[in-house]
Amino acid sequence: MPVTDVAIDKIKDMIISGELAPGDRLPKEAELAQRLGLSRSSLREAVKALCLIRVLDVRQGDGTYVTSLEPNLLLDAMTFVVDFHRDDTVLDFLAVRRILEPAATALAALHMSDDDITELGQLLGELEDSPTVEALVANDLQFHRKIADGSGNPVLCSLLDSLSGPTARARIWRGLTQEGAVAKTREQHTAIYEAIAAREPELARSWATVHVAGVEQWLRNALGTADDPTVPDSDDGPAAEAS
Amino acid sequence: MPVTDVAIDKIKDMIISGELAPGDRLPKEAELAQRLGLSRSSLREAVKALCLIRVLDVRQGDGTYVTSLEPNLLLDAMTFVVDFHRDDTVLDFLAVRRILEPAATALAALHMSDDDITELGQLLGELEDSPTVEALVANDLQFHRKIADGSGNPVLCSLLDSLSGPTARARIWRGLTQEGAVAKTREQHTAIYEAIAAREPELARSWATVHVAGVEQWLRNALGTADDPTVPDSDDGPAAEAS
DNA sequence: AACACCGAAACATCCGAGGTCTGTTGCAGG
DNA sequence: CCTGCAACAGACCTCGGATGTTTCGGTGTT
Repeated sequence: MPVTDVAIDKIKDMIISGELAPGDRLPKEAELAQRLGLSRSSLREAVKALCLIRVLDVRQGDGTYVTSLEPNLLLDAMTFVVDFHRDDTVLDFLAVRRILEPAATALAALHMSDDDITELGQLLGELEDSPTVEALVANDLQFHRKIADGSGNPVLCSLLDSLSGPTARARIWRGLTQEGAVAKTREQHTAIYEAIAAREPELARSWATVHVAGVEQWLRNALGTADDPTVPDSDDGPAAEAS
Repeated sequence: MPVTDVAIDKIKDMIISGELAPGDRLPKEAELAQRLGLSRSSLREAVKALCLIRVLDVRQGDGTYVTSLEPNLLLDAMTFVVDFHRDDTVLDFLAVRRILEPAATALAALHMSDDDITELGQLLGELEDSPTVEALVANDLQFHRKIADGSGNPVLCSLLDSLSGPTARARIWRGLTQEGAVAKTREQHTAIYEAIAAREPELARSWATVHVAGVEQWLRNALGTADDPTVPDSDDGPAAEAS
């Protein structure tokens, strides 16, 4: 195994073992390099890699620090990974989102504070009557982010955030090509908001399912892969509990 | 922004734009460095970082290649990230898994091939009557991996795989400290298998929910955080569909 | 045809010399 | 005594070259 990879594991172990706690500062390059038994160049490669996944944070002129290691920060790096996937796998991501989003929405209906629900409502009102597609999608992202945050589970929130990225592009496309999409999105958002405000988790879950499924259905047709009859059936299963 | 970070983005763009396709070979270090306008050292840092997240694959003596970029490969890198989280956030990961696992199990009941179901059954039989805790957990991981794979969604499968890592440790701990855990796990696995074999998605979903919830409940108690009455209530919501 | 050897190509690692940024220290002025 | 500016030291940033290792493919022998 290359020495750089060894160094990555060593640093990882130092953090996991507790020798380096979140926020701690690493020894200076030269010192750490000697301690791990490699050159500064190789060590820098290791540090750079750990930087990309937000484990380390280097500040020029100051030093290298361990980040907070909070789930939202680390899962956030997943967005970078998701960016590499294109149309052919977007449906798979969307399918996962369709599982998580309703669950998050239901949890939000139970856990969200009254203040946060008020802010959620304001978000809906901020949108103009005839918004641009870009504004609508941006508002949509904020809306769902606030709900995910309201679930009280940071891991769930970050995961949904990462999954929303690739579908955002699809939605913009949808907004540009499908007539009633804008109005329908607004209606569904309002319904989700009202269900959360009424503290009705199952109703909120159902509306969220309908909402995501709408995007999924449209994308499936748009991609011309709507020839699998078993998938819609299976996906209606979770929604059935809404009754 | 450091030149290395710029290089990372440049390479990323080259891949996303299609200039570099999966499996393609990158120009040699010196050449690419000149083209991106930086030194080999800095370029190597960028390449190393992209290697960590499995976007690039460097083979000494041969060249640097773009990986297949398949979801399972890229999401697999998330395991590395998840490793950094400890007890305090394991419950959050488990909560997400509790959402995904039942959904994946239901999908598996619909999509899994008969051959795969047969293999799933064999997996259950491979276990000795009184297995070690380690063997049981290893078998458990294989069991759930096969089900996740049977869902037909590679993203879902990889995600569950990554989430299973940290809970595996917890389960070993559980097996060592809780008496009936081993027997209970076997019963639930058998029930899940039978539900899948019978092509009963809702039944499979419910058993999966019960299964994961068992681990969650135990862990919550073990960590001494079982003092939040709202959480169990909310979590029973999705499980209610079992009736 | 199969095998062993050899050389070119490409990455791995290291080194040392500037460059740039940041936080701190010390001095002068109010 | 407090404030503001300037110089300094520490730490990371970037570079380019030299040397070691590994792999691939061509060549010659058996």
